[in-house]
Amino acid sequence: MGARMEGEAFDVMLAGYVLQPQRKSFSLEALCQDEGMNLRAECPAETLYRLSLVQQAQLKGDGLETLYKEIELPLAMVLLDMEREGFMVDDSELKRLGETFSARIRELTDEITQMAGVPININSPKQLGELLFERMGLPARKKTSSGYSTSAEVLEQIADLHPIIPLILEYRRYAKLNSTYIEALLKLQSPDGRIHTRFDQVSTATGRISSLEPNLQNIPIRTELGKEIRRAFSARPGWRLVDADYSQIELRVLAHMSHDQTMQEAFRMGQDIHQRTASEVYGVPLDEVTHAMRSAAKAVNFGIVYGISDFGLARNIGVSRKEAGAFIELYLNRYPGVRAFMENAVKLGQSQGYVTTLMGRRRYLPELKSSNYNTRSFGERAAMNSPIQGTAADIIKMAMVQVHDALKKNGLKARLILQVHDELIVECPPDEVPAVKALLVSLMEGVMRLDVPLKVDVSDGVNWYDCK
DNA sequence: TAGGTCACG
DNA sequence: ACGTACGTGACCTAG
Repeated sequence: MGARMEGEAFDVMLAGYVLQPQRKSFSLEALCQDEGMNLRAECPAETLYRLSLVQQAQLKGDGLETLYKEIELPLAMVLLDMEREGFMVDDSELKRLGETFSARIRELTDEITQMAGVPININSPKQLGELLFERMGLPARKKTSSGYSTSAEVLEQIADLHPIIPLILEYRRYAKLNSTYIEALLKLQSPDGRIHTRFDQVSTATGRISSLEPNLQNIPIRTELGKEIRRAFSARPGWRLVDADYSQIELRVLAHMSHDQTMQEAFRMGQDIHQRTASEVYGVPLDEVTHAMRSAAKAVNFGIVYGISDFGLARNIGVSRKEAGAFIELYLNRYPGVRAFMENAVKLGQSQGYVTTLMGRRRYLPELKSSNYNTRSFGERAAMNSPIQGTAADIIKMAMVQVHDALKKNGLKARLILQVHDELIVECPPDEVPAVKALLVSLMEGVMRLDVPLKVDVSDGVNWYDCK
């Protein structure tokens, strides 16, 4: 036995993730297999120790020691504390909402059944497709591998053709909310009245964390109806929630990494980035940007972060592929640094086999070498998106470690309870709210010095809905 | 278990 | 001519 305790933690799963974030399994067996280590020949402790030595050398060789040691390892303890804290859920509020949702679902089921003429399972895309596109003869706009698509996108296109369509769309909205956010959350509430999600630190290719059982990173907010769910996520009696979110973090990261002078100027001047983009692309002064122009520019900004394609943008904003392509071209001419960044990301991905974030986090992209157009295109978009999404993840992870530490050191009762990619939620006594807000803003904004300022918006309330 | 669908950033 | 916007997790049905 050569293993010795040195009083220092080493986590082979986290090291494995930093070395190869896209791998499917982080079991000891899988990690060892990659290193050509023989599991059966040694006892588990010695296996771990030998694996850790190999990984330490690789971390050093790949310049990933800081990412592993200063970010991922300390973050694990922060996430553990957050899981243990949990988020208080008002089950009577959930049940009240559930009653109104269920009542509406029953009404819609009756109306839809009546119009259909026969009872069908509305939850079955197969049955729904047969009803709409065969028996009722409505036009099928899209196919899936198994039949007709009945997605909301498709149904919205034919909503005017038959009164059953809007009812199905409404049914889907209520059914989703009820099954995923009322019934499932009630089942997962612990005896302490709180929901304890689990954070998965090794599940994404980009460096983000994920949340599961339940996923608290996808609680509805985009529609008024869905947003009601957030009223049930509350602070404990007498306490408050403080919510801090990074404003436009991915575009700020892009402005920094691309060195684009125009985009940087927009952020330094505190401008509305979508308005500025519209002004650039349409060639009009800022104050002459219309709502429609800003809206289109916003879609292009999103598209850029996702790894733009004329096809994707066209589909998203409903213009022709040609028009979308012209729009993108105009955008890249106005933001030449962004064009160079995107081209360089793909080139680097091809030559190195991976792309990196500001902290050196890697994403390997074997797809870039594929002879299949779709696979290769996917690799190109990922090459453009991963450095941006991953750097934003690096930034909030560092902020989380600092916030967790600062709350403890300042003797506050405040506790970090949730992270939603660009947002942190803290629960605290009311008298701590001002201090907690100041601490969150200063640590989150100051965690990394970029060529553009990082901006954080904070709010507080007795529940998540009121934090706006 | 896979596919379709839909919730979030 | 081709055809996908990036990253996740959960619920439901069907085989």
